[in-house]
Amino acid sequence: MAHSGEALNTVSPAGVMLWRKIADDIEHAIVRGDFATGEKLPSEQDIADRFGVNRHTVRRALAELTERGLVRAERGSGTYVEPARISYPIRARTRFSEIINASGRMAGGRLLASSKEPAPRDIALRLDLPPNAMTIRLEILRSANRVPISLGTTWLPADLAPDAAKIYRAARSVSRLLAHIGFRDYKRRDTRVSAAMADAIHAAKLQLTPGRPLIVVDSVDIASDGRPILTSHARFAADRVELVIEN
Amino acid sequence: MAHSGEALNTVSPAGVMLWRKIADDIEHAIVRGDFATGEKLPSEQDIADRFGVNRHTVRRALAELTERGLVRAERGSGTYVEPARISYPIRARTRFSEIINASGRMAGGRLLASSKEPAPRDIALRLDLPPNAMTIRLEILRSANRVPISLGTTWLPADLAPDAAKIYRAARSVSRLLAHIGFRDYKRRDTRVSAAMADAIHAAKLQLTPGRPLIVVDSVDIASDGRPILTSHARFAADRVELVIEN
DNA sequence: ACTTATTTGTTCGTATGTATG
DNA sequence: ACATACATACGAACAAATAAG
Repeated sequence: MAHSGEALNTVSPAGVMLWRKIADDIEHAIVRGDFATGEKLPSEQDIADRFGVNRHTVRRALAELTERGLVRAERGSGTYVEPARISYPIRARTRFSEIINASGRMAGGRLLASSKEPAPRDIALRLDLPPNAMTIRLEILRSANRVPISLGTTWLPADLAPDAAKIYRAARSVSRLLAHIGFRDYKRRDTRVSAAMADAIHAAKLQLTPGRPLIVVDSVDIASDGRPILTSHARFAADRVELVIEN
Repeated sequence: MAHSGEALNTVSPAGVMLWRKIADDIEHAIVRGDFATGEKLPSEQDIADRFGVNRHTVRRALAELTERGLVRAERGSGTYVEPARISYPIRARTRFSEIINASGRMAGGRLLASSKEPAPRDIALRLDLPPNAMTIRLEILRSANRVPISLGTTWLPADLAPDAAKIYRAARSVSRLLAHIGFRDYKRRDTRVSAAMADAIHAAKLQLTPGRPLIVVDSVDIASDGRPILTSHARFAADRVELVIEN
């Protein structure tokens, strides 16, 4: 609550969509920095009074901003400014650590589990392996500035790196793991994106409320000779990330 | 229930992850066509008996397939094979009708609402317009084979096509609308992807259960000279579509 | 309208094997 | 060697929704 006062005190000129004007003004106040991340907005009634409108109109405006992820309303408490979502570009060279570091945050990766096991049907297909070929499976929780971002399972052919888990633990990054076993210029072949709701287990690991939306990303990475060397199935907290595809 | 019988009757060889073997076998039976889309699988107890395992083990396998969207369980009724998700490629030339038609389905688009209004803050930014410049807003429900796929709002600068709604109604496609006003080779500049839950209103329009996941796609299209001519905010039913990004 | 059987969902308990310290 | 924790798998019972008569 650094400031307060006139932040939202703008006159409403035009004659179209009152709630939109108000939404725009609140958004402007937020991006301008009048309200810090996590800070509580004035109450709906306060805002309504300042604009000289009914509280319903303010609620319509806040609903717009809520849907766009700028604010979050807590019943009985207030409306809070949400942290800006991290832009996560999907490119041929997509590496978590680089992306997070480039955004000025600290990338983290924690190996939750690992195993050596025969490839499930779909994974064998993706990696272009014979059915039941052995793979290394790594389950990794990734974070930015200690905030969980994604929960992913990564598979790679076992013959490429039988001790992948150990290497990962030392390297603390999949790209460094791959570099260590000789793949320095691997690249993304394709990325498939869907969405799901967080169940209790995923929510706990990602420090989310169950039911919050997840972006589900399935990807295949290939070596320079085109051979698939890695595939992953990851769930991103949609509240904290947005994928960006540039053409 | 065209078939039945031996479809799931496979022996379990290896000694690793029983439920995974079963999941793989069921998946195989589905992709092989032993069970048609919408068809009911045998009951959990039936499957358990055939494999000679506990029902919990079958449930673990079905949970895997449920999460991957291959089947859907209905309490008291049964477990059903889900329709395959439509692959929706995100490329420089991304046009809904072409994509759906190329998949062998019939593309549909219904204009739910339209208006001429000053651009909201974020839309003005995307279209590189001065604040409050007039835009045409089109709200469109798109479908494939009569099944709702996405619910989107499209904005374009009003000076480009003051009668965009009328043209759309005749052309029944945004790409044909743009072609009609002289933009034949527009292309996608960027695409931002997030996720959300369907609220009651969106769910009703998309014929979904409220709470189901949506893929939220924000995009900007540019003319050949690089000028933004169209931006859209669309929600895709994640149960019915997956986005594909190829590199 | 009511009953009964079927089917998925949930919660106990038990046993076993495998890591971890 | 031992204790602890964890995941897999089995078993039994019951709740809740659905379908059938």
